[in-house]
Amino acid sequence: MLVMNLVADYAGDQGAGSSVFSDTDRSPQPVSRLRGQVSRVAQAREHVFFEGDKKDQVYQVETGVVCLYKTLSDGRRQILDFAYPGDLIGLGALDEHVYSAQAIMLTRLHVIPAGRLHEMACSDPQIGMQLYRALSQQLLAARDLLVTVGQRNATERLAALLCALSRNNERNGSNPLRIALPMTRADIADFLSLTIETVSRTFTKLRQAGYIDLAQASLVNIRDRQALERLAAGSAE
Amino acid sequence: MLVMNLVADYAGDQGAGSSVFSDTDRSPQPVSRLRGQVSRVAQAREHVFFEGDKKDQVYQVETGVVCLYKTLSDGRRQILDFAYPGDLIGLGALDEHVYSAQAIMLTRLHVIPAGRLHEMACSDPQIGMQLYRALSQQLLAARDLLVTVGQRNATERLAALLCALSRNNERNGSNPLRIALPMTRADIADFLSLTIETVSRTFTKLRQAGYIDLAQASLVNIRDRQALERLAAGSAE
DNA sequence: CGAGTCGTTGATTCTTTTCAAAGCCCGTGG
DNA sequence: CCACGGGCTTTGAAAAGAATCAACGACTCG
Repeated sequence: MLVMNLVADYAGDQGAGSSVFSDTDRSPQPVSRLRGQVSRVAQAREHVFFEGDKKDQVYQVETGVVCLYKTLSDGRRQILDFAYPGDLIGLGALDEHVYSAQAIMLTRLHVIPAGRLHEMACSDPQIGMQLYRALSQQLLAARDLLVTVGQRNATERLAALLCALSRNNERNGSNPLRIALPMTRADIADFLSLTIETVSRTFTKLRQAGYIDLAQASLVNIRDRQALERLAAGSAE
Repeated sequence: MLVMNLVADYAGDQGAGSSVFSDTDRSPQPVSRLRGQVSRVAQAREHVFFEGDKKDQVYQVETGVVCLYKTLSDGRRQILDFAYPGDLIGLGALDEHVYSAQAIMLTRLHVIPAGRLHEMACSDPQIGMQLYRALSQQLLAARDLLVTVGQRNATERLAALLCALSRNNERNGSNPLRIALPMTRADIADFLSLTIETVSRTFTKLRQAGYIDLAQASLVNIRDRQALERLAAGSAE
């Protein structure tokens, strides 16, 4: 799923829409019938599209990770979400992209022509419903992130991110205690609305508290998941 | 529309989904065919539903204003949006409400049975499409608010809110320079992720700068709209 | 008229940002 | 193979913005 269900545990939801990683085969590919044969590869840091671009295609991440973001005129950037394998990018009713999408590592994408998507959605209510579910999932994620950014402090935000990634690993069949961070500190900062320095300091703080372990900057071992979850939930520091 | 397109000017969008106020008659009611005959009245501060409630109905605001919010376990509250006449409340794929909805003034709502909505969406792609558009509009609004809360300072946030309300007035046929604020300072604070005091101080600041005029606490006259828009856009204080 | 809620203002504190510098990792090239 | 360079990360010290604590004022409703 788009990375963030930062708040509640939506573990119980039906894996609707774009929420199932495509590299697990325990669930049907939601939009398999929508995929064109066409694939596209984006290098690390290469853009898939920019805000304002004409929306001719939407994409589904096959492998890799894509970050979705908006910028203010003076350059401030807010990352809206990270799209992992299986996630749909570019959904929405407008004919222009309303955010930019940049691969943060080597990424392979399925390309879905927007026109064809629209046709199929109109003719086949099943498809329409799947898109609706995917969109509603993304809305949920956006609002969860809003709560996190709006109401939680730095420690709680980072804890929430780690918990979300851990949960995604779990769902994905990976080790929930071993979190890979393909994104840089700057990406994390712009996602959680903090600075690079605060993110770094907060990692250090969590490490010193014994909650995590940083093998490398991009590889987190969770040592006390409950503590992280308590932090993320916001019950005292 | 749900109040917030805090960032860009989506003035050019097609008034999709729930975005047209129902008390203007210059546009067709998007979901007119969905409305049950049933109406419901909510008193000021009365809840329409709570997060976690079974979703039997969705609602469309007829008159009044409803605030949608989530809370953390310790009571911190993030308002996700304010729903104005015409807006649909409770859309989404899950069968439980994922946020709480509280009327902030005397409000009349159309009640739409969730089951029937689902049926109609499946049988009639037109309806499905309208719901899709409404949802995508809400996603846009949520992400815009995220950018605002995540990247802007107090002054910019409040300016963005006033600009958004002004734009809505414009679309609605009301005076875009005369902004009614049905919500309290606490509501504004929880919407913009500030404290009551900061909101109040920021109003004062905007007033002293000559950008606005506060006839009453709940009635803003905009005196320099360009200045507000510049602030909201984030081009220097 | 009084109680209570809501809004404003002031003083202080605190978290995070900003500014600055050093360390680390990794790939490149000598 | 190791030195060098550059980007990313970490850490420290100072500054700033918003939160907190506190009190007062205004408006509303019994």
